[in-house]
Amino acid sequence: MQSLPHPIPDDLAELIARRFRAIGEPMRVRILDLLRDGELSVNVLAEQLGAGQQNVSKHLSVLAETGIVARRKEGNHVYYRVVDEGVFALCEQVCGSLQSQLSTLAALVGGLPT
Amino acid sequence: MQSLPHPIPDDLAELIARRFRAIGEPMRVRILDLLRDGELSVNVLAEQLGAGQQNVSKHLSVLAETGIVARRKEGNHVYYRVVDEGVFALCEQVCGSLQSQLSTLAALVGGLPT
DNA sequence: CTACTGTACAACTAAATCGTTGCAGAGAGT
DNA sequence: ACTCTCTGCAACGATTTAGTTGTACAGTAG
Repeated sequence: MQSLPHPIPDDLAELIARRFRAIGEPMRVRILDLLRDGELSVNVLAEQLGAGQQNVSKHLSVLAETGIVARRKEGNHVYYRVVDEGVFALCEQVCGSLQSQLSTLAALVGGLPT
Repeated sequence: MQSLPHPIPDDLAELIARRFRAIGEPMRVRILDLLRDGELSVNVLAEQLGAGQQNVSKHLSVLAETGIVARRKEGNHVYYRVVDEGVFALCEQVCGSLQSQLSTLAALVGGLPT
């Protein structure tokens, strides 16, 4: 079913970690969220994020190098889109974990002895 | 279906990024892999990883703070186990993405024009 | 051709992070 | 009580990374 070899070879661990690190940045998470509806140009992204163009461009480079997004140049603008749809599944999975953690905590607070 | 609000609030982006960053480290990926079969003590982990005990302990702290693993103390040893089984799903998802990337590249190489 | 817009690259500063070293505390055995 | 093992905390140096600033290049408009 799952093809993960069991002592994970170091190279694979490195690859996996690299991908997680690519998403492990608030700005990049927000970029991916904005790209959920479709491709956007750098300046629109920067505007919506309230961040500098160069900064956004750099983050997009990181995501592009990892193969999560792709660029398409048209005239004066460059449009980025998500090519690895799996990232959305990742985010939802993480949100699920966060929610169960929170509900566990909530249950603890609710069930406090006097 | 998916409960992600659409402009993601900054706080949530921060939380999601934090979790990804927690797994975005080769050593921690390997630790999680070793913990797949069940709980292990710090010294056993350090031994299997070929890393220093303090180093492993620190990485375990990061994973514990994020709520991915939990500690259980028994006598002289401390055993760690994975409490958020979702991380395995995350890793498999990432591996799937890596594989499709590789196969795409392989297809490109194979389809090279003379 | 010149001016303007949109984007990426390079250099710099500041901050976060990894790994190591040294030390302190807890538990088990003699 | 003394010692040994296992573990976590604090501090240090070295590497990495984020964000800003300046600049260069491509495409568009006048």
